[in-house]
Amino acid sequence: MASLGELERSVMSLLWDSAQPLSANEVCELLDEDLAVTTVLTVLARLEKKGMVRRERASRPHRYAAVASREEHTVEMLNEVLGTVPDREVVLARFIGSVSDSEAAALRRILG
Amino acid sequence: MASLGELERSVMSLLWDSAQPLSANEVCELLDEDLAVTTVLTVLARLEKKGMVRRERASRPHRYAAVASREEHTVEMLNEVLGTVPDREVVLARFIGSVSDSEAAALRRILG
DNA sequence: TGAAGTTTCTACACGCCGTAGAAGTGTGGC
DNA sequence: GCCACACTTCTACGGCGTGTAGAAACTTCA
Repeated sequence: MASLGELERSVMSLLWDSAQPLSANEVCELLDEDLAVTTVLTVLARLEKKGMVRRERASRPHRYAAVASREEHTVEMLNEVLGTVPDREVVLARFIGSVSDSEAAALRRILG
Repeated sequence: MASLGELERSVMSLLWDSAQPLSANEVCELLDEDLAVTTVLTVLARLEKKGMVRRERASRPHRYAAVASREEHTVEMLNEVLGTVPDREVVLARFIGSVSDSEAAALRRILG
């Protein structure tokens, strides 16, 4: 459900990296891709509709912020992928088997 | 890159569950959705083009099989998701924190 | 060789995404 | 209060992916 296009992803990335909510203009400049501001506004509106972005309508210009952190969102994506299979554990087992040694060590540490 | 539509996913699911390669007709019947066989053939051709399905052209009717197992494919998807983020570990940490106790136990067991 | 089964080719509709102009609306300065 | 300017909304278009399938071509077996 929360699959993003290329530009949408770029915009989310900026919002995730920003400590503050951003205006459409700021996003536009940060993108550094010579896009019309209306393009950015359209994308932001679509992201809002998808529930990924919250818009502060009080201030003018409106300011936009990510609803969930990058990590939260990514974990959601992982769970979405895992939701497509009948048995999560068997996939996780194989995934664990595919990660690097250092990552495996990190996972052991996290799991306590 | 390997994102699938609804019908494509259903077809893959059948191929994954089948011990044998299947013909378009067999897939069609197993789908139980009253689709034209040409529809199924189109989908199978697209899946082949995406590299998800191997077609045995020798036999007639052609037979189709999944290239990767469901688990392999899903792990690929997981890695794709993790590839969208600057730091995999931080996401994995959060993911681990979100799984059930029994799943965490299973992960510990797998990690040895 | 013809009928039945199979595959290929072509096509259409629909929804998503990148893209942005035109038109509408709010705001600060005069 | 009014105007220019900044900002937002509305509308739209083209391309691509996907579900869908008919028409035509091809294969095989009787």
